Amino acid sequence: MSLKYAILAALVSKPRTGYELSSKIDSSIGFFWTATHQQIYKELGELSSMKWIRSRQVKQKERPDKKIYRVTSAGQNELAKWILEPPSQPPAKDELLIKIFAGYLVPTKQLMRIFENEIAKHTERLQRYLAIQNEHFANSEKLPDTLRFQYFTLRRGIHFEEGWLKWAVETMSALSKN
Amino acid sequence: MSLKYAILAALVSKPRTGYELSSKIDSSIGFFWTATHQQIYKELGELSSMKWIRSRQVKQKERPDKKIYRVTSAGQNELAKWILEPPSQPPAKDELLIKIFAGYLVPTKQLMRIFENEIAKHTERLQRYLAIQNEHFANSEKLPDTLRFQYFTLRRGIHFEEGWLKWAVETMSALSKN
DNA sequence: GTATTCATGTAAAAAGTTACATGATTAT
DNA sequence: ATAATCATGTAACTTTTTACATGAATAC
Repeated sequence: MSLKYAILAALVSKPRTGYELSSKIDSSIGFFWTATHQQIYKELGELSSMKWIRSRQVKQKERPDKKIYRVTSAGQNELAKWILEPPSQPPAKDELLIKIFAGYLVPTKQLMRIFENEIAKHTERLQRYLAIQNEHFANSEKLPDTLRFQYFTLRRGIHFEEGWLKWAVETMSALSKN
Repeated sequence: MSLKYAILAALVSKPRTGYELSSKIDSSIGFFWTATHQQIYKELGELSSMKWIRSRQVKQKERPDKKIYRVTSAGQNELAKWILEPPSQPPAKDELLIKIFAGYLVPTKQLMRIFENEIAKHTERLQRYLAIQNEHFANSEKLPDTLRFQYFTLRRGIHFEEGWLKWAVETMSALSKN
């Protein structure tokens, strides 16, 4: 249900194609909602028939035609209404924690190996977020509104990764003490 | 797919009924995987027919009969094997971040109100985790193995909530400056 | 020449949520 | 009296994932 609103939120600041929404799932909206391209095209179809978004076909000579979607005023109203409804808490889904919870069933060394792998991934992600911060939000005072609010979500990502890594270091050190 | 393993991980340390798994979803496994009781009963049925778990019917006079499930050695092997496979990263699903991302569409005061509500929830959750830490993990040195690994996951929860709250305070202060 | 990027979809299967269903006991 | 707890399920629906499908252009 929220995917609709995630798409609206992404489109309201900048009209895009389904392809752009799917591929930039790693940067903007992808940080708080993930979806495959199949799901996105489907939702775009539904949002269109609800008249919450509208598309403009763009012919290209060297590339397949594309449809650029933008939010209608009805769609923007619906989004604003939804924003003020109390958010439902995100469902906890964390494979790694299941693995750690029952981690006494496997040799500690091997468990530490998968842990090290995760640390590498999270470190990389944190670096990526910090790079975005430096590039686009160097002077975080007086940004245009859309960027100001995007920055808050980026900060969430940075806090999350820093907290994750702190926990990982703590846990690794406990694991290494046999 | 992971629900199967979450259930195995919960049952391996202590045999339980479906009802207990569903209701204690708030404490042990519920921290890293949530599911409704319908889903849990369904998975218990599948795990049984796969012979990864086995149940013992217990007749009660004052209560409905119950089935206590425990993990078979085949199930334990499968769980151990799965633990050592590289974990897939958790899908990002965070309604609140969508709302903040497009938060410039609504009056800041009203956005801050839902934010305050979330802060209250997270504060409460952190208190709960800290209480568990004090009650059950006061001397975190030399714990039995099952508890030692459970403690790591609790620590994750504590780190998460602390990081979340730090971010929330930062964001609220930015929002209040106009 | 092989892989990746651009560009959009359909179809089937799996996972998860919501609604419906029952029924006794205990706490307020 | 009413709500909550114990105890287990079926059925329908929605959401998400995986597989299948096409086709040109560009980068390595």
